[in-house]
Amino acid sequence: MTLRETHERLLDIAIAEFGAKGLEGASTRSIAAAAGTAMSSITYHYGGKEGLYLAAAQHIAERMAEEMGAAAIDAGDVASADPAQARVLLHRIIGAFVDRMTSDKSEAWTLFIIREQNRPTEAFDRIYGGLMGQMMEQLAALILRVTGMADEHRARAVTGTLIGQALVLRASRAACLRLMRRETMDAELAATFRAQIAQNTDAILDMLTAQAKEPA
Amino acid sequence: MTLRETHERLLDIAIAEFGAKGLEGASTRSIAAAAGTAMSSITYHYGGKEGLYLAAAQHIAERMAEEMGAAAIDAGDVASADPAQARVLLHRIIGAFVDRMTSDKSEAWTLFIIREQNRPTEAFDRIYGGLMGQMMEQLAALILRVTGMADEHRARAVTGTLIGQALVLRASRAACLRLMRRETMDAELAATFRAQIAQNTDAILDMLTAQAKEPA
DNA sequence: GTCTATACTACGATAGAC
DNA sequence: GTCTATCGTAGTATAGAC
Repeated sequence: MTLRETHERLLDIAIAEFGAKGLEGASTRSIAAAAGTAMSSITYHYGGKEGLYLAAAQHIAERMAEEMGAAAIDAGDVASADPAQARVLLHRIIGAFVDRMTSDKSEAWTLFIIREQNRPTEAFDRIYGGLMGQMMEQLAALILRVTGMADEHRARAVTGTLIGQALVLRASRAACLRLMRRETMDAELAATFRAQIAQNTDAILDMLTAQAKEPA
Repeated sequence: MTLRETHERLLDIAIAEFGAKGLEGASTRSIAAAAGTAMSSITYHYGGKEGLYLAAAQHIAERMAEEMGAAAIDAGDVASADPAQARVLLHRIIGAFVDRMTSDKSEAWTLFIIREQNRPTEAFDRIYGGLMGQMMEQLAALILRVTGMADEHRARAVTGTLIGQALVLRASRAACLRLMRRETMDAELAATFRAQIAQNTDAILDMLTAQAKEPA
């Protein structure tokens, strides 16, 4: 195993452990053991538990940029898109996010991030400062483009609610599964939710578009 | 302090601690200290750490029933409601849930529950088996009533997405606040989200109603 | 750079005083 | 029923061998 692979493994395990038990709850001993290295190497490379925690946050931000970068859009494209094009771009971002929330791989990341959302530390800055913040800003800009509405503050509120439709699939997964009378989030169920969220999104965008034209 | 008050305090603190650090991460010592009692009393009354954890889940279910019981609706009312009445009832449930998600008090509960959603234990059964499951079932039934649609499975999927719009305000609060360029979830911001979610909900219900009529 | 050995603190559980 | 005392285990950090 190369040095780089060891560090990747260490960070992946750290994300899972910190996500499940929090900064205080997780143990560097078990993280190191699971990664097949000595605990003291964490002290050496990351300066201790907190350093590893921040490195884990950084790792999430970087991997998020790699994996969802394809759905991210040039700022220039957003600014120059007509309403129909903007709607396509918006659906692409939302769709990619739904895929992430229904994927099994998202569990560790999401727990880590949700914990930081409720009690943000420096780690949240590293995550939000990456792709997450950019994508939310882009969504808000796209909503303005699609609907022709002028109220930017409201477009941002809508952005939050759109994201929530997908987030619930991860943050409240067990309740969603019971509601759907399923045991697991299989591909079929994920497709059901993805289609429904796309439909809901269009309904909301149409409503906002109609409202924006009304006073004119 | 009465015995009952001590136990209430102990459970409230336990919920916060378990929510923040998980079952393994939390410490009975600090929970007992914060509640002003000896650690061994947890062993005596709850049989140990796990017993306290389950009692905390039970406590959440009971308090949830007390606080949101006013928004819960008689099953008979749901079954006999016409579309307009059903829409009013649906907005009442969603509105109460938004209020809960924007409230500061919801933080401890929500963290506890979200953790259980990702790795459900017996504790999740106690919570979902209470008001949470009932309310989700009622929402699904109301959606069928409002829209006249026949596909129950789809109505359940819509239920999940509707809940997500509000859940995001708690599960992803820090990101929502940054997106809205605010520091705290004050009453004004909460009202903004509540109004927007109500509007989105109507847009989705209208879209589903139109679709249900289309093939006829 | 990575490991072992060790110092020190905190954990959960239990036994026994009151 | 509530407390103190104590046991065994596991935590982080550090020093030093290699």
